[in-house]
Amino acid sequence: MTTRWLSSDQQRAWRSFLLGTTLLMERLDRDLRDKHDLSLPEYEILVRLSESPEWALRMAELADAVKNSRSRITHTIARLERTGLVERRQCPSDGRGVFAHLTDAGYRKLSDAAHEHVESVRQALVDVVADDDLVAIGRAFEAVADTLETGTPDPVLSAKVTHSSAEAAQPA
Amino acid sequence: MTTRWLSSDQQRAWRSFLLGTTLLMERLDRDLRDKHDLSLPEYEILVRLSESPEWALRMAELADAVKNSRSRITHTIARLERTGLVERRQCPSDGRGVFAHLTDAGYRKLSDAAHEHVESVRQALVDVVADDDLVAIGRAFEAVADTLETGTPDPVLSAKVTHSSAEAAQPA
DNA sequence: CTCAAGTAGTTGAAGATTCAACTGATAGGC
DNA sequence: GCCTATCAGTTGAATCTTCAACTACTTGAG
Repeated sequence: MTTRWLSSDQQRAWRSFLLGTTLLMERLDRDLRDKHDLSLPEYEILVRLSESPEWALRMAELADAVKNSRSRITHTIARLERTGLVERRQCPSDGRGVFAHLTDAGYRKLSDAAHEHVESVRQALVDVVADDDLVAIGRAFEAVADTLETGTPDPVLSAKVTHSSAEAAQPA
Repeated sequence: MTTRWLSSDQQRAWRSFLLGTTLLMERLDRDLRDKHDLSLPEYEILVRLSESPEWALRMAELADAVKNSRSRITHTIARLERTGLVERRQCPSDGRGVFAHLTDAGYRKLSDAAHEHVESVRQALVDVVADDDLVAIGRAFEAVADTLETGTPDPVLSAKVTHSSAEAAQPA
């Protein structure tokens, strides 16, 4: 089949998205690093742990939750353990299992960081974008996530007529 | 001032966005690596070069275009040079300057990769999302990029009434 | 002209991520 | 019970990114 390039509108939207998210993520990461000595990925790990019963999650569950490889989680948790924000605990029921457990210091660090982080998210995204557009973003990326996680688009969400599409357009 | 947490709708949208983009970028990167031995950042560099007059760009311009640090561009171009996709050329008018120049092999590699890459972008995003939502995404991240690049939101784009906002909500 | 300040790019070490190989434990099948 | 396949997590090397110097060149003030 011949390649269906993007229409120039689609192309523009895609490029804006790429640029915007790049800058957005970089900003959030930098703010966290500068003010709290946390990377964005580390922050996300602390969030997941703080939301879990007992402040603990099995390594693999944590890896899944933040979409990291298991190896990466092992390395990152090792770092967070060194700085005292997280503790490793043997799983009693499964000899192979390990829990990552948020410490009090970790919870305090997260609580501190959360204020400024949310403020960053607002300043860079939420307060800059129309309410409807934020809703659209939520809806759209929910569909994207469903598609990529299940292999097929969620049939309920994808009630979209795929009547595409223009020719024209460059390769990127 | 007391922290303005996100409303639960905003929170849900934000989390969907985080998850969706994480999976999306990972997928695009993986597809390029598996099929063309290119990372997404490398692909983006080749795209910029291919769109430039003479297929060449000064190192700093290139760094700006793809939002990489200068150091990172130096390293990445060194790698791309080793694989023969890019050449370095001294700038005649400025003794400090260096051009990164796309080679024929680089152009061929890019042309090959572009087909499947666009297909990936379609399958994972464009074809999965309502047309209006893609438009909203484009508009929204243009505003985000403007805000982050200039320090202030573009006054034209931000014709938004900032009448926020609910209480409630968790820290992330 | 000369010098100080700034710009373009590079360098190498430190830190983070990926990858493939590995250890140790569990779960079935028989 | 035992043996194999699988699962959970770790390890260390290779790769990529960041960070803080550093070199070399250009610019502009005087």
